[in-house]
Order: sequence, then C-alpha cells, then structure tokens
Amino acid sequence: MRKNATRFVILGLLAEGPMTGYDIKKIIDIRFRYFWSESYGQIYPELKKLTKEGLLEHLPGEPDDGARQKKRYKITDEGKGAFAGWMSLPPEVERQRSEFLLKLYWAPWLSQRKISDFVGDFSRRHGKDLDILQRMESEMESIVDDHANHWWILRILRLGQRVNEVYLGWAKELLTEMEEREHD
Amino acid sequence: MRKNATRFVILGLLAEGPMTGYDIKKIIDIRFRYFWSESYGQIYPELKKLTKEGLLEHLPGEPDDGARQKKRYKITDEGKGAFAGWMSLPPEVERQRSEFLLKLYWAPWLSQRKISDFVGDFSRRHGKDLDILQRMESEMESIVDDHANHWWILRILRLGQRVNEVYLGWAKELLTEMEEREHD
DNA sequence: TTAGGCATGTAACCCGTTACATGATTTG
DNA sequence: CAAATCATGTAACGGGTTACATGCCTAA
Repeated sequence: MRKNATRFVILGLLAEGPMTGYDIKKIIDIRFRYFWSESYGQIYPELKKLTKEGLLEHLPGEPDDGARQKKRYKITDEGKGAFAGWMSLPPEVERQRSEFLLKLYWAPWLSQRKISDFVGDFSRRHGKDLDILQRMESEMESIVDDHANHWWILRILRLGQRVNEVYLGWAKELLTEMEEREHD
Repeated sequence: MRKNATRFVILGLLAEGPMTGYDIKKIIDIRFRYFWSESYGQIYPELKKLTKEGLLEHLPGEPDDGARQKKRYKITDEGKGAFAGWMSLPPEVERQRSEFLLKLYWAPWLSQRKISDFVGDFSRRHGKDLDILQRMESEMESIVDDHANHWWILRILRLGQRVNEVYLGWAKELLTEMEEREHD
C-alpha cells in the first residue's frame, strides 16, 4: 500500500534506452526538476533491487560486480510490464508543504524587513525557474516532432511557466501592498 | 541538520492558545490544507517530546497520564522562544513531486481515454480546491481586522486561488488540444 | 442503540536525505 | 599534476504514513 514511485521513474527512463544510475539522476535533475527529484541513496539501491527482481538487467560486457566502473542497465520485458501497470493507475496526490507560506501565516511574529527578505527570495527563486522553463520551451519547440512525448513535455513546461508567473506577480504585488501598508 | 518543521507548526498553533492534539490536526487539515499536512502519528509523539523538553506543558486540571481524556497543551516561554527562532530562519524549500505530471511525461504509454481521465480528475480536484479557497476568502474578508495575521491569510488564500485557476485553465486547454489532435 | 465523530496513542515500516567512502577519467 | 567531474555505493538516521487499538460522547 506504499507508493515507491522511485522504481517506476527508473523503469520509465530505462524504457527510453539503457543508461547508468548517474545518467538517471542527471536526467531527473534537469528534465524533471519542476516536478520530481531523487537522490543517489534512492537510485542505486533501487537499481540493485530491480535487477534482483528481474525487471532490469546489466548490459552484457559490463562488470556485474567487483570493479567500480560504469554500469549500464537495460529494462526487461517484465520491467516494461510493471511500468505499464503503474502508468495505468490514477496518479497519487502527493502531500505538499510550503514552509514559506507557513511562515507568512505567522508573519506578525517577524519584522517587516525579514518578511520582505523571504518574499524577495521566493520571487528570485521563481524568476530563475521561469527563465529555465522558457529556455527549455524554446529548445523543445524546435524538436517537438522528434519524439511522441515532446508534445506532452511542452504542455508540462507551459504549466510550469504559468505557475511561476503567478508566483512572481503575486510576490511583486505583495511587496507593494506591504509598503503601502507600512506608511499608511 | 534536519528539518522537523512539525514541532514548530505545533508550537505556532499553541502560541495562539492552548488546545489538544486533535484540535491541532483539525486546524491543519482545514486552514493549512493548501500548503501543509500532518498525521496523528506525528503530532501525538511530538507533543510528548515537546512537553518533556519543557517547550509545552499540560494545562492544570487535565490528566497527565492514565485515563484517555482530552489533554490540552499550553506553550511555555521557552517554547515561544524556540518558535521565534525557527520563524527567523529562511524557509526551507521542500521537494515537490507530482505523479500526475510524471505520468503526462510518459503519456504516449497510455490511451487517449486514460490520459483525459487523469486530466479530468486533476481538473475536478483543483476546481474543488478553488471553490473552498473562494469560500475561505469571503469569510476572511469579513474578519480581516480581527487578528494581525488575517491580512496575511488573505494573501495566502489569493495565491492559492490564482494557482488553482492556472491549473484549471491549463487542463481545459489541454483537453481541447487533445481533441483537436485526435481528429486532425 | 448504533453510527459517527471526538480523542489519544503506538508499532511497523517505508521513504528519503545526508554524510561518508572510494576511485576513474577528463581537462586546464 | 591538480581540480573538476564522472561514477558507484553504503550506513545512519530521521521523517512520515498507515494500520491498529482503545474507548468516550452525542445525536438520530
């Protein structure tokens, strides 16, 4: 009754082609950065487990133990089946937590200065996110017909953009309202 | 080097007045529902620990062990200090995960029908969220001057509204685009 | 009287990060 | 040759959910 989405993210990426644990982490950090994350401490043990269960296999010619070298994994048919099974399940709604909004809720405990610092940090962070998403969109637009899922990736990127635009607009407004309020 | 925001949420709520673990959970589920969550399995043990550390105390006249009855906790001065200390720290950025977007990324594995079901669920969920946020906003607008933090709560609610509006608009557009694409 | 909400609590278990350890390869 | 990056892996630890156990009180 647990999620363990990690294993399915790994299977999904390996379904696009064989790669190493390091590659998987890199792709998640870049392509998925707005809606997913994993750590090595999750990825490597999970690769091992998936291999033992027969959902993955080492590529032949690669060391399967001993020497510390690149280890490329390939998904098996069983692995593809497991992935397809997970895909067809309704997506779990993850709990969301925002320490930023929590602290805004108790803003009267803080100085005006401190609050506007927090809001400023929030704003800058989402400004950067927006920049990255816009760059990713341009790239993706030029190769939208290359793969079946590029059309979908574009839609995901655009959602990310709109959300970040909302964050930015809201933060800017809030800073203005705070100033107006201070010398009323 | 760990977060443990749970204990500070508890301290923050108890700083508004004494209450039970049950009350704390209810408030988080209702007022914080768009940006925070806790389970009883976190709250009760944490209340115990905080009491042992002297940041909380049982209200006199309440059973401090034995009979299973209402147990109201009150924050101590030390507890207030700990809370203020946490408040002044820059908010941690929590990792965010969306299984929904992950599955959209691999949408070509699914039938058109399945995808639009997922998008439809997403849309309905955020439609409900938007309704609730709008109702909370009306309530809050009528009592905005009652407490120092009501002004802030209003801003938080409005951010939630805008984000949910973006989700809804995006989902509607996506469903339209999917239909256009199907009979091209 | 019974269903539902109030109310507290624990144990098992998994999730996930962090810190640490190790070493190869590439590039300035 | 040194630094950065590639690359794999484990152990410890805390975070957090879920399932379970218990029992009171109140309204239909």
